[in-house]
Amino acid sequence: MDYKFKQIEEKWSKAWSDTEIYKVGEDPNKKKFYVLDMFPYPSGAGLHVGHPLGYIASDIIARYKRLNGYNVLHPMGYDSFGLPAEQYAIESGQHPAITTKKNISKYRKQLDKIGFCFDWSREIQTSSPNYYLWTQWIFKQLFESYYCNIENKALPITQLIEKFKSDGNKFINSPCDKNTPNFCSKDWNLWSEEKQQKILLKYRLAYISETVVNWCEDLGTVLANDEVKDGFSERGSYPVTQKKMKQWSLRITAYSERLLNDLESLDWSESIKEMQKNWIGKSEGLKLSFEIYGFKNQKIEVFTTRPDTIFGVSFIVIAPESKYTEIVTTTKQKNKIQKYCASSSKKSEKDRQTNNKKYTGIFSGSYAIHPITKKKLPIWISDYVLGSYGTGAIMAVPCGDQRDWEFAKKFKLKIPNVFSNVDTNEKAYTEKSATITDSDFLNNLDVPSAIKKAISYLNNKGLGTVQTNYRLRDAVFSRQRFWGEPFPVYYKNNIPYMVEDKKCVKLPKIDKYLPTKDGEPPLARANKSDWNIFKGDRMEYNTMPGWAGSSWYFLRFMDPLNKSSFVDIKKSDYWNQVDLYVGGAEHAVGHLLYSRFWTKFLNDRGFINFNEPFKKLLNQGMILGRSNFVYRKKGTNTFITYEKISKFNVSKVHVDIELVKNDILDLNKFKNWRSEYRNSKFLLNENGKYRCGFEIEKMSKSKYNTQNPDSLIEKYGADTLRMYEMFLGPIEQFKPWNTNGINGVHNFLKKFWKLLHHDHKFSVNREKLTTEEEIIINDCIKNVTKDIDKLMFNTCVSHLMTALNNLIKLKCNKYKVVKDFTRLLFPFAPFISSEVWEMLGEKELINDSGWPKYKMNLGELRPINLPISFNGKYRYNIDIDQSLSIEKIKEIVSSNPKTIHYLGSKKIKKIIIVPKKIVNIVF
RNA sequence: GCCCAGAUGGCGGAACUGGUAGACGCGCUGGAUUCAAAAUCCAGUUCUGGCAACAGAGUGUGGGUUCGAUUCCCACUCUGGGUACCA
Repeated sequence: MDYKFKQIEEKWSKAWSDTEIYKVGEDPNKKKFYVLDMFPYPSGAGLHVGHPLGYIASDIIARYKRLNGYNVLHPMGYDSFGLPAEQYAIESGQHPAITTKKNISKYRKQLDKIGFCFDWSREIQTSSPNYYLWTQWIFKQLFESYYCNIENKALPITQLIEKFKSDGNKFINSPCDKNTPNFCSKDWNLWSEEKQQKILLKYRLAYISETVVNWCEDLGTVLANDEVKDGFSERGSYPVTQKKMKQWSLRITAYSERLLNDLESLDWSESIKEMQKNWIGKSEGLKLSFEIYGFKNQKIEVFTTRPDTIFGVSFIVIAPESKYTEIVTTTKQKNKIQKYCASSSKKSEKDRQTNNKKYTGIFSGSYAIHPITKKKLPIWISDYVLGSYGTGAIMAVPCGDQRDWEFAKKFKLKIPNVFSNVDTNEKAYTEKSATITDSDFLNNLDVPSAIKKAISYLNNKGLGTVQTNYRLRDAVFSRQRFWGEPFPVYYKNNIPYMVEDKKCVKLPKIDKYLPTKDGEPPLARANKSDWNIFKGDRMEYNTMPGWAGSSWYFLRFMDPLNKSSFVDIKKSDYWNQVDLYVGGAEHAVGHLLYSRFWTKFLNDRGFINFNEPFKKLLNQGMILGRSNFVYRKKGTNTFITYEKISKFNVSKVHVDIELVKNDILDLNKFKNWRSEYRNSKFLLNENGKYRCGFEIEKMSKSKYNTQNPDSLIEKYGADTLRMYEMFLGPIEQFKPWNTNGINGVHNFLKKFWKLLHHDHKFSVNREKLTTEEEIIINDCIKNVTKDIDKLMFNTCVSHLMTALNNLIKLKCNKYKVVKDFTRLLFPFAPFISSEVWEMLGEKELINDSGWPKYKMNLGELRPINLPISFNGKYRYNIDIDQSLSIEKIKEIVSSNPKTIHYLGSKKIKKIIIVPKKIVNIVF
């Protein structure tokens, strides 16, 4: 009988769904285990082969833990708000909800085929009002909270109001907007409701601030960084500028220190923790004030971590967008400066930091005064300084900072050297091991002592204050889009208020999914009657960002149908933290940091009883795809073939790999792909073809390089796909997709099936095991168990293969062996294992049949093979008894004729024996 | 630019805490079976030289530590991810 995977897989899929075998509930008698995948965004392209990689890994763990007696929560859902659906809606006019629904059902079908043990009764969709009602609710809690630095937690805003009433804000130690005034209780109590609200907004964890966005005038909309290529929009190639806009922000910076410290308690890879640490970017330093020459009361504040180099300052640089720019601009320089600021507003932050070989800048016309030497320092404006970090101004120390050095060289500014015995003529000295010189009271000190001394000196003189700075910025929480969570917010006299009670503000109907003519977000198109809730003068037009729904979904899975609360605290107490969270390393910072922030916040306010969401993290490496590119001549609709791009100024645009064969573009398909390409022109190569460029990069719908698993399942079955994806390599490693080896895994399953069949009938042998057979299965149990615990799924598959090969050699189909082997195989290939289990005649479900146990010492007394090396080079090996003493081994080895041969005329200096490992003869 | 990874045969990868580099699988070569093919089975397969025994080289590059380095240290190269509005 052949291995008919299709029949088997259909049979068990049906059985599992009919019996709801994966449905779980709280069970106080069992240990719980919560294993979660990062839920997918349901794109139109469907599931690609990269998605299941993580899902298969988590599925193996879920099944393994259940076999070990745990009550396992393993849910799945969809992160279903997002740009692609909206983009499709703009093009087709179809409501994103319809597209999303279609895509989800496609995903579901694909997921079901792979045989995952998800509890689908817990499915959630972030775009469903039943879900985003609670996303809105959490936002409201953030709005209704402030952060107290004394209690070091978020508290209800009502407590702050009480304090304002009695003492004003004199004793308040809370993060707030920079422009918050000082006031007393009298002020507060006299203020109008409006004025009070304005002040409160400066303290709330959700507040309104002015931030910079990518503005595309021609499209009349804000673009994601992803949609901007070299200063032009990816769609249509229109110019993009930076524009300030009022937006909701979340005060994540209040949590900087806790987000940093609590990393220690997490079982995450050091590299991910390192990335988060660097993202938070804590630095301790000094805030210094520089007076502006000729202005009595105007000062420029800078932040520096190197006050030891204070005597090396030769100029000041401010960011073009900084608040100082206006002050220091002199009439003479005004025109030039405005031009410069306009040109740098076209650059993205990344460009400003990347193109640092081409420093640009302009002299402001003003000077600052050195706080100690009282020397005049020219003030320059340059976009290598960012307005968003620190104070938006720096003291430039060209001898100690490479960027300042490059800038000084380019604009012929002085480079005073404050380091002894170091040459700073060729480059800056950025290490910290020199001695300070030419620096008055800091002379002859090493860097750390000089830093200390400089701090205390400047602090005592009132010239600077010690400050801890974080690179982390507050999170912008508004998007000028349609397909996202609407805010539960309305405006009265331009002051935002929350919609009360637990009602959901639903997305209103609108005629088009585009911004309005005045550049307002799409929701501004809705009439009053289009909103299910309308209050005040108008509703909020922005929607929430993609990460809103994903920042708390792991909590909703615990209690997905709850109508009175986002999650019942008894349930969140039971399921608690996610024990294992599996997902792509590309989320290393964004999603994981935001989730940690929301968890801490909800914990502060007493809604849950833990303050970190994910105990252990497994970052699966991405499956990489091969992307194709076309090259558009900048600002035109002409595409240049790959061979000729060096002659033009082009921007690189992803093209769907479906439209390309062997890197040659199908021009007709391309023209029909998107409306904007309909009238494209092409510059072809000598053969009259358009050749695309290619790159290996992450597999993603936005890169149009996805490959889907359906045809593989059709051809080989889900068990094979599951095992193959695991067999590809270590789960954390990045790997390009290719299907070359898949029949090896398929063969393995066929061989297993064949071993259990004789003359087309299932048969197993009931005899007792020989020692050899016992060792084979024992080793297999031992190796698979160890590696599954280490999440090394690829070697698990190898161990199963090795064991099977050995069993086939012995023609061993004995019941005891088959029973254990089947259970070992089950997490990896659940379909075939369930079928074999049934054929073995077992009564209980394989899912709960327990995990086989291995014997520790079996085979320990076998003779072992000991390699003998000479000066570290392996030459030959001997079989010896494991119980032999070191002395005895020495004797055997030195008298071996091969040893004498390899030594020749030389004498042994030393023999190193590592028991059970190696012998090294040094001569 | 900055932060984080990775690099081992023709290919995917293995090698526990520094101890026989190449497990397992693909591919390839030869053979068995077959009218033939598919499927299956057996043997071989890092490279160079050699009929072979064997010898030499070899884990991105260049150095270092060590009796011994894919593994530890230093300096580079290339590839990938993130870089705050893709998710």
